[in-house]
Amino acid sequence: MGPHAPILKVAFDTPLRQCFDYLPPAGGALPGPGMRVRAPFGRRWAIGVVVAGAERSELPAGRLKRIHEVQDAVPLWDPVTLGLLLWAADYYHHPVGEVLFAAMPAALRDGTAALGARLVWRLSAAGAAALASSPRLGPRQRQLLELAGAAEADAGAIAAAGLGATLRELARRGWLESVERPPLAPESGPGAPGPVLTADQARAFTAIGAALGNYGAWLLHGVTGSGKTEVYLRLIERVLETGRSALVLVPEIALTPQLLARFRERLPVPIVALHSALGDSERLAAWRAAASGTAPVVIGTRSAVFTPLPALGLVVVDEEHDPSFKQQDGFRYSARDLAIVRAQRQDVPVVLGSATPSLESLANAAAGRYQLLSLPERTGRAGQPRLGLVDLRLHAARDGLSQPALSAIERHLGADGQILVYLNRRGWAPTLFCPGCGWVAPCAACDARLTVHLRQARLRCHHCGAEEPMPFACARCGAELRPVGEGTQRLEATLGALFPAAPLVRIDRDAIRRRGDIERALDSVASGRARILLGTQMLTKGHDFPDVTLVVVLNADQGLFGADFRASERLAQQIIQVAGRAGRGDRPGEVLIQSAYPEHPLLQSLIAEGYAGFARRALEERRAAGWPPWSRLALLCADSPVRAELHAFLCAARELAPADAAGGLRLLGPAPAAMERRAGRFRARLLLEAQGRAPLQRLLSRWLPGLEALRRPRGLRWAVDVDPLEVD
DNA sequence: AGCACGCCGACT
DNA sequence: GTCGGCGTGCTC
Repeated sequence: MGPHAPILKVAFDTPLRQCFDYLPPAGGALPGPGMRVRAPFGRRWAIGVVVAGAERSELPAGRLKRIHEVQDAVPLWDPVTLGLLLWAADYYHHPVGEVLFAAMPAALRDGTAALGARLVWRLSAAGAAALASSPRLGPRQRQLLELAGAAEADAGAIAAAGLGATLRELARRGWLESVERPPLAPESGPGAPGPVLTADQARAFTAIGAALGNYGAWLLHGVTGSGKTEVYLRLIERVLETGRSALVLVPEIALTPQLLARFRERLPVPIVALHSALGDSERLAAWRAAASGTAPVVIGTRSAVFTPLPALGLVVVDEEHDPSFKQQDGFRYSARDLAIVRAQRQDVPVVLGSATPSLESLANAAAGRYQLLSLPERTGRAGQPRLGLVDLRLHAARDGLSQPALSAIERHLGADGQILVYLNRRGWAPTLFCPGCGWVAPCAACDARLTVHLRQARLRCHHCGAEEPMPFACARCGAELRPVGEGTQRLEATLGALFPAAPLVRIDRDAIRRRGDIERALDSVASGRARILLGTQMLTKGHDFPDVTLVVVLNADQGLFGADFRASERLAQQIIQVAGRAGRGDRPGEVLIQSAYPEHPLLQSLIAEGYAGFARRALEERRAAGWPPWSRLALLCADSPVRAELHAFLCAARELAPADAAGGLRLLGPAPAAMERRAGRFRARLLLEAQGRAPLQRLLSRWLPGLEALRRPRGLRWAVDVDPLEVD
């Protein structure tokens, strides 16, 4: 931007795919790109972000308004990160204002936050009186009042103690008052030395370490337990020594206190963790620490890819195959893909790590775009777990468990091993069924069945969250209703009855609801109190269970015949990930996969050739079918309460698409989504397929302005999903 | 998204 | 007589 640019392009938090031209503020310095400004916008005042300056505007001078004030002395993002955000808005065809506002801490969106400050709460006079006169106080209210009375209580600490709701109530009553204090510097760890690297770890570390300072993408394919984290830690140490910072992205559930503790112990610098459980003020403090360089290591989930970091020297994406890196609504970006773009723009290396790399990344490695590094051995004494299939046609399952599985559980319990049972289905049973007339309890708002939660005597829809009391007799014929199929709750009861001497811990979204639950559960496993662990995918993400010697995978068949082209990749990743939990200590592990289709090629290749073999076959299948990574996709997703309007809209959208056969462009649909109705809305999509990025991008750029202008029936919403994870 | 303008039904 | 339903149009 020129120093005297008379026009500033400003983005606002609206779904409009454009910037707005403004005159600079009357006095003071010209705001630069990435700074927030307050300006008149329509009939209101709004906070915007300066995106660029310009010499002139297309608009007549009379229509230009003037920026009223500048909110920031320095830009919110460093130039590379701001450039990444603008690139992402363009690539994902999402309104730039929404992108920028989604990428800043919520506390900065209204423009009022005092940037350097930290909010603390203390007892007010009214609060002290209330505490002394002791009216009817709940235990939490008393706890918080005493906490704030003893010393100023940090807003983050209050939230961490699970007292956030109590705080809001007491603040409302005026018993607690807030004060601003300067931010605390995040604590530094001691910088403990790490273990001696294995030969493979050393090779990976040396290769990437020698290339620090320039862009390069590395795919670190390391089996579970091979010590990928140690490689990351060594590289980060090296980067820190050169005065640069590191950004580590992890899947949503993997950012556990254990992982954080390990980073904090090893790295002698302040580390900031960014995850969904942070409150607004905690997040702001973390952001400031990262942006100011106070904390040169940021470890966070998806949205952390937009954290400003001065002198970024390394980007790591752990478990790069994990679907949680793709945001599924609103601004539908892939944090993994943006991490690569960020590393390119910053000219630093990016390391993608996984025991089960995505097929895209494997294809990129095969094409020479990424360099492949393998860690094929586990660091401990345990070898690879032995995978075995149980044919459910030969061995009838009782309550989901076949006889061979039961025998194996008994055997391993007898040998003092721990057991992990994996069932990717919450609740007691997925169906409530009437044996009299065949009725099945449906969700009123979705094309789905209600799941039985027997303990609570409720029926719940896992798609829209609807809940109702569980009926015991059929409303149509009066017969007694029966829960059919297995969920983790029922399996918990079954295993408890079959192995009464083996304490059991269940890990799923219903059992793990509050802060601290997961730590308690993992601790009971680590200490050996729990003998059987039972759970959903939550189990497969990043936790180590060194004493688990047997893993049983129930219901693997769900993913075998999935509608989506990525279903088999997902299933293979889940099986290998959960299998990787077995035998990480000294003892080798055994994995039993129950299936009614043991001859299925996916299962056969996984067992015979491991993940790499499966991946080779799966990539060949994708090539034959023309799916990614051999083509590029985008979806136009729409939903509406009225099915006919939805269809009409998508047909009109299709008509509007510029005819362009170049680049192998194809437009498919409209087609209803696999679950056509969800939460009371009908869902359908158009699928765009192309041979490469460029033609797809060209088409979207020419198409979307027309779509914007299209008349949109009330209640109909649409969105573009570039590089969708699911197309069903 | 907000926010205002504008034109038709059941109520203080 | 008006409060309020949501259709439509605009935001530099």
